[in-house]
Order: sequence, then structure tokens, then C-alpha cells
Amino acid sequence: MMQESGTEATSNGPASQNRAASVEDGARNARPNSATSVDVTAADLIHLQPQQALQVARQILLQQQHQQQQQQQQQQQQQLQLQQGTDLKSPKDNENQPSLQVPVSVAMMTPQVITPQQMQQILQQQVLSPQQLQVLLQQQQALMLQQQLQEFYKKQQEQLHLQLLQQQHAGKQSKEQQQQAQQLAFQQQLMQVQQLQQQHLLNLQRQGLLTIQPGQTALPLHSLTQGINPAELQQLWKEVTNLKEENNSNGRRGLDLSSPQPPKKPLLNQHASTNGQYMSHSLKREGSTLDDYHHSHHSHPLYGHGVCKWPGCEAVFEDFQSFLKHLNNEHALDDRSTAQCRVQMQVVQQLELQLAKDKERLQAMMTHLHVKSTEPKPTPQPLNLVSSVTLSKTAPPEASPPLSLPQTPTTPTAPLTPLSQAHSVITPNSLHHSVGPMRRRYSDKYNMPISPDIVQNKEFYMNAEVRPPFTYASLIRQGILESPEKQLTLNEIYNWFTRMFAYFRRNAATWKNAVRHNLSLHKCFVRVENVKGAVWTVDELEFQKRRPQKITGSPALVKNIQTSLGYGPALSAAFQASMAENNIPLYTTASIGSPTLNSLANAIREEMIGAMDHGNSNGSDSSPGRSPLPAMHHIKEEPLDPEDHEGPLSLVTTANHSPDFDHHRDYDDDQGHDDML
DNA sequence: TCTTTCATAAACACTT
DNA sequence: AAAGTGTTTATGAAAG
Repeated sequence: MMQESGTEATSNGPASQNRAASVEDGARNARPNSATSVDVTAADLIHLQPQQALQVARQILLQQQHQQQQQQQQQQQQQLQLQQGTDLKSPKDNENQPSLQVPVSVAMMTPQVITPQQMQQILQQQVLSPQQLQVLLQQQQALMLQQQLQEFYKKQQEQLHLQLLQQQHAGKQSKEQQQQAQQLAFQQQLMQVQQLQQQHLLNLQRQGLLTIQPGQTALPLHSLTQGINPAELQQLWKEVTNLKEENNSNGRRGLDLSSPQPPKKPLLNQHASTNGQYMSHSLKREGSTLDDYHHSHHSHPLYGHGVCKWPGCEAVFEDFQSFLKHLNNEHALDDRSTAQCRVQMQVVQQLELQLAKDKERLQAMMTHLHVKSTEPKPTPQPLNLVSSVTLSKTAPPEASPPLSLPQTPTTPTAPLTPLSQAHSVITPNSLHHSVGPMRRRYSDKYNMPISPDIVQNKEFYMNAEVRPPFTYASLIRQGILESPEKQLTLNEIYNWFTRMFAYFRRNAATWKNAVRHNLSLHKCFVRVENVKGAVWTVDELEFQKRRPQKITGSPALVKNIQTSLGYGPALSAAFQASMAENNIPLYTTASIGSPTLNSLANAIREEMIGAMDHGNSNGSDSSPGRSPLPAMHHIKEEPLDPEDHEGPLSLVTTANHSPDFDHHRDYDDDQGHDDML
């Protein structure tokens, strides 16, 4: 029935463009994050001299570092380096970030530790060279350590006072006893501090998972970080530093080591401890030094089975001590280590972001459903793999077989979720085979422009030749709604299709015909004469009319989902699994994003949706057919005009987009995609 | 089984 | 005249 051969020829033009455009979400991701920033604009940053910032920070630190002579030495050296070298990194990243603050200024004002934000900014802008960063980090750490210690002491004193008072009250203890008590308390506190430091160290070390060869720090980093924004980095920093700040501010008695959050807290001391150089003498005295700690605990993250786990190291050690020595000698604070840490931070950040996005999406979906839908039906069914984990409770999806994603050979990671996004309710039916024609319609009653995070799915479809599970009508609508003016010319619609879906980069004649057919056939698409020709708009009323399916579902279902599901465990589990799976892919395919993750997330969504569908069977109109997909939600993002901008760009990017690209290229390509996946 | 919805193909008209 | 744009008809599949 379908002769594709002919079509391909005709279709060429558009396809190519798309592919170029296809990728890239990285850029977008960056934008959003910028939120953290504060007042200063990128321009301001640019004006500032990186060195200034460093110096300021350094000075502050120095003032407080009297006690740490060893550190000073290092710092001095570093300082020299900094001063001499003008940094390498230009603030190019600023472009993406709307507003930034200048850390320097802040730092100057407050003679204290640089705030997390400031640090973040610095990181973000990459104004500083790795060396500079190192210095900064060191300084900060030292500072924080000091602060912590001071706080400790204060606390301790306070406690002692209290004790004394109490004792006096009792009137039985002698001064000596009191002193002893004090000493004890002090010691305890010290130990706590040490432990904290250890934790910090551990965390830090843990972060250095990626291996980077000394000489190539810059490149690798770059590659790794492609998909990561500075903003993300900032966040990471923030998180790390925040903890610490909390400790400081709270001054809670002793930074309790007990708290199970080791990773986040103190970054600072980690270095110190690891390197051993920073350790304050006082601490050491105690006897319980890091080493001891390690010995007793054996839990050094960088040491396992007698092997140094530092990225790329793998040195073997008979005992922990030698390992520590090695750690301090070989993995001391230097450019490489710093770079590795940075990379790891970015990686972590990226993962966290991903998780956050999906959580957000889920939240939005649930919220949306909750509001709109009303009867969800809880049908408990087995979900797919993911589901089992995640949704288990609630959602009863439709169950498809074990989720597996798509079994499609071609697309390993099939997104199951295409629909997810749509805030509009999704109506997915089953999605099991993504590829096939499944038609699911979403009931979008509301035409909201899609949800935000569809991005992920978007990426998936942009790169995988998987047919989106939405109908042409839905897709067209989506494309139109995504445009700034909510109207597109036919050609723009074509471009949108090719840009957003790898699948439509082939057989152009076929799907273009379908698009035209749909535009003409459905009343919801209104043709408007325009200056440059005619544009197509969407008549939402009509659109909704056609598919009345709303989720009639049971609110209950939704509710259940919300509550029980709450994505907590489920998501995390899924993510973990996915992460484990993709390790590599994740990093390697920056542009693509992590399919697995997406797929997982998608799967989850799907399930939810599926469940709903089932539950609401009534609502949706699912119809038969095979459709390309129902809603397009996912696409949304910023794409707007295919032609004009493509926001994203991919590496390949197309920048081009002349209106005509159709002519030139086509997409034939299968190949391109194959590669990706 | 009938109906609906959608995909696909294709003919045809009109415009650029 | 060719290509693009729109419209319309036909056919088949899937699903309710």
C-alpha cells in the first residue's frame, strides 16, 4: 500500500532541516536555571576581572588563615598562579544566563566566606581557571573549617558554661572536675568536627568519579559538560555549600555527624582532610584524626577492596594508611583533581536536574489531572517494570507488559511517554509499542501549550525515529500552538514536524499529504489568509469538540496517584535503575539526553496515563487508528517557529532554515538517527 | 456488526 | 510548466 519510494524523493527538502534542528535541548536547559542568579547581569560579570574576584576571596581567606600555615603556602602558590595567568575562561557562558551576580562585589563586602551563590556564579561563568577555582575552593574550605571550628568552640564554651552552672548549682563538683568535663566536652566536639571533615572529604572524593587525564582536563570537561549548564553547576555548589552554611549558622551543637547527610554538607574540609594538609593542628592533636577515622570505619568511598577508587587510578594498597598517603600525594588538590570534581559535580547536577524536572512534570501532571479529571479510576493493575516500582500503588495502568520500553529495536529508549506531558490529559492507551500506530488521543481540552518538560520526550522524538503516538491533528495543533503567534504556514508546519520528530524526516510525501489532509479535513484547523500567504490556526473549540474525551476518570484515581504515587520512591527507583543503566550513554550523548532516563520517566508516565485511560475509558476517545500521536504536548518548548529560530540547536544544527529547506534536503536519512540511538 | 476515528493514497483544483 | 497548497474522495485498520 504505501509506496514509499516515490515519496522519499519528494520529501527531501524538509527532512534535512529538521534533523539539524533536532537536537539540542541543552541550550534550553541552561536558560531556565539561570533563575538562581541574582542581580548582576552577565555584562557586569564580564566587566569584572576574574582575578579580582579571586583576590578578594583570597584575601578574606588569608585573614582567617593564620592558623593554617600549610595552607597558606599552597595558597600563595596558587595565588601567584592566578595573578599571573589571566584566566582562561571567558564568560561566554553568560550568554545563556540572564542575570548573574558578581561574586566579587559581594565577597568584598563581607569578609567571610564567599556565599554559595557567589561561588556558583564564579563556577558558572567559568571566569576562573581551574587553578583559580581550586584556590577558591581551598580557601573556602579552609574558611568554612575555621568557622565551623569557631562555632564549635563557641558552642562548646556555651555548653561548658551551662554545665558549670548546673554543676555549681549542684555544688558538688570541684573546679577540676569541671575542667575535666570541659575537656571531655571539647574533645567530643573536636571529634565531631573531625568526623565532619572526614565526611566532607569523603564526599568530595566521591565526586571525583570521572577520570580525566591530567593534560586534557579542559577538553574532557568540556565534552562532559556540554549538556550541563553553569547554572546547574551553581546549584550543585549551592547545595554543597548550603549545607555548610547551615551548620555554621545554626551552630548546632556540633555538626552532628550523625546526621545522615554527609554528602552534602561540607565540602570544604574534605579537601583538607583528604590531603591532610589542611587539617588543623588542633584537630590532629586529638588523636582521632582522619586516618583513625578511616581505619575504624573503613568506609572511605575512594578506597575499596584494597584499590584506590579515584577515577582512573586503581592503585592497589595493602592497608588503608598507605592508601591515604597515596590519596594525599597523588590526588591532592590540583588542577586535575579539581577538574574531576567539577566534572562530577556537573554530572551529579545534571542527574539531579533531570530528576527534578521529572518530578516537576509529574507534579504538574498530577495536579492537572486532579483538577480536571474527576474520576480516575483506580484500577490496580500491574504496571510495567517501572511501574511496579513506582506506581505500584496507585496506578493501575494498563499494563502493558513489562514496560519495556519499546521494544522497538530501533529505538532503544522509546519514550513511552509521549503523552505525558500533555497536561491535558493524556489519553494514552496503551502504549506499548510505541512505534506502531497507536492512536491515543489526548484529550486536550485545554489547549494549553503543552507542558514544559516535555522536553525530554521531545528530545527523544527528535532523535529517535519513533512514531509519536499522537494523531496528525494533535501534532499539527501542537505545532501551531507552539508558535508565537499561534499560527503557522503549511511549510512551517512541515518544518515543525521534521524538526521535532525524527520520524517525520522520512517519507515526507506521505506525512505531508496527511498533514494537508488533516488541515483540510478537520474543522479545528482554520486557514487564515495572510500577507505572505495563508496560515493555519487552531480553533480550540472545534478541536475539543471532536474529542470529547475528557478524562472522566475518576478523581479517585488521580488522587490515588497523587498521594500514593507521589513520585517519591517510584521515581527515584526508576531513576536509579535508569542511571545505572545509562551511565555511559548519559554522559556521552549530551545532546540527546539520556534516553534511558527519559524512557523510564516516560514509562512511568505512560503507566499513569494508561491507568487513567483505562480507568476512564469513557473519557477518551480513543480511537482507533494509528496515529501519529495525539498530542503533542511534548514538543513544546520553545520551538516555535521552525523556521525562524530553532531554538535548539544541535550540534549539527541547522541553522539554516531557510524556508526552503525542503528542497534541499530530505531526509532520508535513516542513518542519522540510527547513529544517535 | 456498525460506527467512528484516523492513516494513507491519490485525484484534482488553484496559486505562485 | 513545475511545485506547492488545499480540497476531496476512497480505502483500510483499529477500537468502541
